[in-house]
Amino acid sequence: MLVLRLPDGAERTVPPGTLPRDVVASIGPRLLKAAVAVAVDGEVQDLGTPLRRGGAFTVLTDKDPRALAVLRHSAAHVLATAVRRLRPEAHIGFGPAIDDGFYYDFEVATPFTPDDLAAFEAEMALVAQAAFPFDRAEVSREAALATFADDPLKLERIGDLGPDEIISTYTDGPFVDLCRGPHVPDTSWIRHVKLLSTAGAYWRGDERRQMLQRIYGTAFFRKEDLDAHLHRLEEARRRDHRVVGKALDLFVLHPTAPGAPFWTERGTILYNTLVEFVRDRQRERFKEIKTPLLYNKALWEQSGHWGKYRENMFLVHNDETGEPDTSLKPMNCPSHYLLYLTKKHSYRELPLRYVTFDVLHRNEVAGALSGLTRVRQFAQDDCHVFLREDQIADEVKFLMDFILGHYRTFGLEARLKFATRPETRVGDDAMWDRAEAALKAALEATGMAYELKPGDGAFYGPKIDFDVTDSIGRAWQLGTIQLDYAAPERFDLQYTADDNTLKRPVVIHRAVSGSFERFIGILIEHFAGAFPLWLAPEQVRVLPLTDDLEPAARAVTDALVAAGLRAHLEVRESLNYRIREAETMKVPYMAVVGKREAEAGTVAVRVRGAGSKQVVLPVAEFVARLSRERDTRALEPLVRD
RNA sequence: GCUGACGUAGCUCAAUUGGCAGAGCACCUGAUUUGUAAUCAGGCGGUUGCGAGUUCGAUUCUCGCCGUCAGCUCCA
Repeated sequence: MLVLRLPDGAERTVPPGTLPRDVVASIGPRLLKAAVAVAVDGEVQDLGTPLRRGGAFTVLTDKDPRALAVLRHSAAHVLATAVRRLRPEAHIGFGPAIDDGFYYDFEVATPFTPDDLAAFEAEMALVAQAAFPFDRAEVSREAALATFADDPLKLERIGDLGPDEIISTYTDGPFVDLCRGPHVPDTSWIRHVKLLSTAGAYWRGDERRQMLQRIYGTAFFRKEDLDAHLHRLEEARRRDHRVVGKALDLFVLHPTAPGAPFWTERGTILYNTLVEFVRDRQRERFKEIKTPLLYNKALWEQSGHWGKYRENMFLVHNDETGEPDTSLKPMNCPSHYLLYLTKKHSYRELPLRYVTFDVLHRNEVAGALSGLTRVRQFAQDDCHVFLREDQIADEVKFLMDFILGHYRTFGLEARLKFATRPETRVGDDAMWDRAEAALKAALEATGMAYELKPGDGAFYGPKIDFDVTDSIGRAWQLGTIQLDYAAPERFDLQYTADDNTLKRPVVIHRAVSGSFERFIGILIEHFAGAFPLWLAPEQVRVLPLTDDLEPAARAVTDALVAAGLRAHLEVRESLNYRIREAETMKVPYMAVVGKREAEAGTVAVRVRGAGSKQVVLPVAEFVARLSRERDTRALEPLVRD
């Protein structure tokens, strides 16, 4: 007999093979109606799968996030049901639930069109209306092979299943799928669905295999949730840095230099402001250096890039031999090692932190390029620390504080991931034990939660990655702290220890913003283009009411500029026109100078996004407040009514 | 790289079945002197991404190239 413990502490004893549906019904008919699936000791199964074991028994209703995944998986089946009705010749691949919805892969002779999607969506509504139950069946391998005799992809999957695995199928109306489940009780649950896009996807993600047609969609229990999700997608499009970057005249991509942004004068101010911010923070305990962009292949052979990373490097061919013998640098590390090697180092210098803002080039495949987030030319706020092994814990703590402080400045929340030793790696276990312990100690000293990623470390050492979540909840990997035991060996890096022997340092690779290009892309979306004052390319637009007030307005502009603020005078067109333009360009402040202000030595300040509420301030007060707002890198305006 | 969609004025978009390529904004000129999100009028602006082909005729149909966008196992 199986013992099921209900959340209220009650227990039910049932024979093995009992259907969860019957247990739920015995608790209450209303609950049965609301039940999507159940969880036994945390394992989700559907209402129609016989119970095999007892344990904590939870009924999942539409409020449980695990139920949403079940719904979406079922929605994928409903999609396949619809596709099979309209395109019977389509072979079915996989159709899982994913983070924001689901997809299903089909093998078809001709790709789907947007019109097809609309037709599939309409057909899905009919399938939902029919309320086909999802019938689970556990079948023999032979039966499964017979059922899917016409679906080669499914046959391949069956072939991969181990001899002891249960093979199950789910049937909804006319459609049978090889599937582990679980599913919602019937197709009538799938009412709030949207098919979003279609694209090619390699069978099992393998570019050597055939390309299938994937349909992405999303599904929710309630219409409001679907609408809210679609609204979020809309919002993300509105904030898209490629759209905003063009509207605010920050950067341009030209077809003749794919993956290499042109920065306009406004974008360059933004870019340089960020670089200066990092440079300021690194003035004290770091050493900024500049190294060449172009290197003989001997360096890349020594670093291992020539063998492992060559496809991603921009190679320069020798005129005489026609062979590549030089490359633009894709990373800074080797050049930092070269500089380190140009003289002897004492243990007293360590930790020695080289930082660089040099330009890097990586030949990303054409299909991977995207706006500022995936480029071929970029600069990192890159740092390589040379240190003694016993300094690792303190150093990692120091670097973590540095990185987290950077994100805090922008109001970005970071999530930490700790990646430990992978299968293939250099160094012995004792070394990895020490390195992982040091990273872990530093992590725990922060008191922040972190996610453990076992086996995800680099081959040369464990690492901490910093994922930043932007204002609409998307995660981006930016910063990293990576221990490296391999490079010092490969480059024979040494320092003289206090006992006058030569010892090998450890290297730490550190990045904070990732690349400035991508970081700016993220900031554009994070702030939706409305940058805080210190970052805004144009900080104040001064608007005289009429032409005769231009001298007075010019004096205000001069006062702002004298305080180092980026202020511009704008005299053309009507006041309304100029205000609209400044709002559209997301200029943080507008300073209107009318007759009253000119006589009183004040300005009428309009704050970006605050509408017509204005604050009248003496010019000196306005300058002082803005200077403070800039110097403190405030995220919110200091001028308010 | 692969699959699909797309590429028209600086920007956002139109253009019946293949028949003289348009609009708004921006820009320029003039008038207007304005109190918080577009004053009015006129003007400039295009070898329709590039190159071939089919056709009397191509933005439209075909092919190649370049670029952009979406996606390319969060495992039946």
